[in-house]
Amino acid sequence: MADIRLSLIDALHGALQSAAVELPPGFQAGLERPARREHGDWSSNAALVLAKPVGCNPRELASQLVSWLETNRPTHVAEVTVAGPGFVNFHLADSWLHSVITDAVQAGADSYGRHAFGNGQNVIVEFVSANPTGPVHAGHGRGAAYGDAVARLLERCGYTVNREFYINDRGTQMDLFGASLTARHKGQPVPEDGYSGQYISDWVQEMPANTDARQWGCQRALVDQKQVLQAMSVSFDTWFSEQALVDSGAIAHTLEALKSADATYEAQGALWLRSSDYGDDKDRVLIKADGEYTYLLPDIAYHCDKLKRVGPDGVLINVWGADHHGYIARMKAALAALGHDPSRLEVEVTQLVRLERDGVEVRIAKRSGTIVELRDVIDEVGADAARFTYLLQSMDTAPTFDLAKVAAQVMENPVFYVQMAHARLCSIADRARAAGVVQGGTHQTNLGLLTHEREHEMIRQLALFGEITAAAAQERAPHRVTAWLRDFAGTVHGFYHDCYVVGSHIAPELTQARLALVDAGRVGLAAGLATLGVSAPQAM
RNA sequence: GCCCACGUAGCUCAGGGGAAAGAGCACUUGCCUCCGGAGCAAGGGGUCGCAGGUUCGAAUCCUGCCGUGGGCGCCA
Repeated sequence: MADIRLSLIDALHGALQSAAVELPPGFQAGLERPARREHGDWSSNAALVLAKPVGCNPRELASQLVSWLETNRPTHVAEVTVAGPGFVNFHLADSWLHSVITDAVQAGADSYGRHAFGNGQNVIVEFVSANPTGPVHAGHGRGAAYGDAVARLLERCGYTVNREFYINDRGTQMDLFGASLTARHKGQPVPEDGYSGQYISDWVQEMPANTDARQWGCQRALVDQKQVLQAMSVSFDTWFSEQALVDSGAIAHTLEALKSADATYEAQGALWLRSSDYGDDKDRVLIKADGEYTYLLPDIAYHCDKLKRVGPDGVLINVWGADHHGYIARMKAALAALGHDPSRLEVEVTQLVRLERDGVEVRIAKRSGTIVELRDVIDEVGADAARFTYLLQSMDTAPTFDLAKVAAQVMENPVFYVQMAHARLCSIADRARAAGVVQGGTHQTNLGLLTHEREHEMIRQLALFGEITAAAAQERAPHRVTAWLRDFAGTVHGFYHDCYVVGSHIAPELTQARLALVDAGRVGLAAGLATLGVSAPQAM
């Protein structure tokens, strides 16, 4: 699929050369989409940017560029104009619109919007990593939807992705969890700071009498977590056990490496990491005075292990909640102290979801009784709506979901609007088949019959998809796809409303052309939904 | 006090150096002989938190302030 932008940029550079403009070092002609239709399909600010260094009037320079471009038009360019303070605007011909349809139909939903720039680079995306001390809650759902969508986007852009879940199956929290199960099993009150949720009482009923409560509880929690995540179509390639890492001797190994890098010291009976030498606010304890590891030490060993597994050219992406933000500096400091390039660890921080029920905040407290389980959210609104809703907005915003409203507003959820657009296009194709229409290939179809403004809008919107997937992957921002889907679904509904495809009053050639557009639209919607992990139903 | 994110329409949010500020919901008003009305169209509604600065150009970048959320453990 030829990228129209590349040919336009080439043409711009050609025009600049012919105008004998000396380009500042590193100059790249900028190309953007104008907000207004009359400003064409693509617009360049090159004349505005260069006017000052070159020392000439921006409009004059733009005129020079335009006159060259008008006599040397790249493929699909119908007209080049000067506008405003000195923009160079490209207006594309209908032939370009037709190529958009052909590209989409030929690619199909699996391949459409794919890119190769990932170049097979290894990426480990670690997300959720909820403690195995209970069910995943509604807050984890956002990280689950986000991490999986980022992974899907990276895959679509040519990266080799591994989804990983880190299991904190040892340490203080696990001891407390085990003690809580044991106490509840004997009908005793749970220890102070123990776990007291309803699920503890429920699980204890299944627990055999003479078993290691800690270990049994961990397995019980993992089974529960996997099941719920699976219900949301989130699955992991690797479930990485902290206990297994500790058992392998990796901690001692990491400790030795830190010591020989002179990155540790002893004070007040504890062993400290000189993290402040590597950009952290203060030094951090690795081994407490009582001899126990802090959370940090195994986690450093874990990240070293991940770096080894991802290979020298690979990168790590961690999805952390905002409550772990303060942790980034010390982890990067530790990696730097060990001689790793800290930029190989990328931490995506997601702001925390706030939950309300009828306007009253519900705290998601780990050990208190008021847990809103992810399972309940999925049961209430369905996996598709849950995922789409979690990905509706940027991870930098802290959304408030009112559970009562989420349940009540299912029909208003944008996911249905988007899925409905897909189902409608499918129903048109079904209807055509039922009416005995035999669809020809796009190359034998006269796409020039697509002259309705609705049709053109839909094609232009579809043409953005490739840029959207690339940007969404690079910015780790799946909500860009969500936003595009809503916009595109809007143009599809408009087309559906105004442009009948099958019927006695529609010329057979027009039916053919519109069916091609219908196919292209289905590809775009299905591909977009696929990158979010949301289904594209044929009928609703 | 320090660190991070956010503050855009009544509400939920896109946009994140370019030309006249965008969507959904809500509200008002039209549109079903016709591919699914879970739809389409039109309308009202904005000092883009405040104040400076950088720039040919700022909602967008920088600084300060105000407000909101999160963090600042020998918890994880």
